[in-house]
Amino acid sequence: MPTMSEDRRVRRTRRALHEALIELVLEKGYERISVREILDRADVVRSTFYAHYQDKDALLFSCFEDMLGELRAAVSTLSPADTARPAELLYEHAYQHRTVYRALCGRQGGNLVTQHLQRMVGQVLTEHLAGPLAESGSGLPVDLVVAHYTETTLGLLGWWVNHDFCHGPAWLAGAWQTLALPGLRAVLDGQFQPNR
Amino acid sequence: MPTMSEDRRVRRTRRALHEALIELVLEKGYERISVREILDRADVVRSTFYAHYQDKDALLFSCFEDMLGELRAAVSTLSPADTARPAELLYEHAYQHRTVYRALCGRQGGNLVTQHLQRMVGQVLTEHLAGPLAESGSGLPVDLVVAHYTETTLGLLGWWVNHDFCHGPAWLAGAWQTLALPGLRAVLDGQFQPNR
DNA sequence: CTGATATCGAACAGCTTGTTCGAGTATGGT
DNA sequence: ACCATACTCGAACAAGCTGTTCGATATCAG
Repeated sequence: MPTMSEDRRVRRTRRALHEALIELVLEKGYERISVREILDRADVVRSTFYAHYQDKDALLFSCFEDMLGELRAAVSTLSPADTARPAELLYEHAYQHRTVYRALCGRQGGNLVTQHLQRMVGQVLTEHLAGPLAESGSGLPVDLVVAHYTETTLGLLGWWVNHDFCHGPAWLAGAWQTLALPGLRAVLDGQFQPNR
Repeated sequence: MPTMSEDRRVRRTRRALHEALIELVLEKGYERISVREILDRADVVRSTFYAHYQDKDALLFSCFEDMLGELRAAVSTLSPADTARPAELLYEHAYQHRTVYRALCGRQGGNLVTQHLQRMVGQVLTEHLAGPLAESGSGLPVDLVVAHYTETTLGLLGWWVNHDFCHGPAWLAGAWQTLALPGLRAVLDGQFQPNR
């Protein structure tokens, strides 16, 4: 009765589906994939698929939920003081899981992943930035700054992914510090003056 | 034989389809709309639709092609010197066409529009930035900087749209100058030093 | 070995997308 | 005012996809 160990078959099925999905995303883009194609490639039958996932989307999410947990844990242990560290962590994480990120965050990845990542990163960052931002007395709303931070960070990530991870994570972090950090510094120092 | 004036009927059809599409995007998001719904709402028949447009996507593009031309013309007359002006122009343009931008660039807008806008803005900006950037001697690739510029600018636009255009275009341009401009200044002054 | 459980395979209804074609009708040019 | 043109309509079509159901079959954990 206790500690039910997981059936080998379901693991096999999950693996096959995940791999098939990632392959197909790289080949033709997420939006243009049909469930039938995934099933054919993974050698899994319709009914089995719908016993596990509600959707094509559900499969996509489950596809990087594991990794996401990893990243989430790493970021949540950071001190709110270091503004640049979350971005660095993200880039290192992406570099370690290149294959998946290539499919999910690349040109072919579709809206869903971007939005998902953005929500998640945004959530974590809100805590980091809310305090310092309130003190700074800048007129900018917190969520605007957070949105800007995440979009900037994920934007550079997207470029990197689409250029096949040339240059290593440290280089990208350097670019981030040049392009993105100054703006954040400016707003955290309260240098914003509304024109109206 | 010369100067064939356009049939009223096709204009009526186009208008109806455009309006129906925008309404539906605002209600349920572009991805979840079916052609049938658009046709029902616009009181247009299947065969007529496919006589005009190849796709749901084609309709979407045609939906803001007119406005896009306007913007493109305005931006292309700018002097490459002023880094901040293109963003300002974009925000003013968006403010004038709030309804359409709300549908196209908002949460509900779908990938296509974002990518389209990004390509277009990116194309224009490449010319503006290529020269100054080459002189600056920064190690950063032009297309990375351009991508960053467009994503930043469109990102703020997205936030604005999703917050129902609170604050007027000048305010948003101010936020842009605080958040986005410093990074661009930094890279144009050659302050990037690759860590590896 | 045995009972529990996951997969298979096939069939199903309901919805899509694009295409075709002829018959009716509004339109613009003269 | 008229007529040829060009557009819309309506209906029907094939082909594809999604999500569900169910009994038979196989594989698994203990």
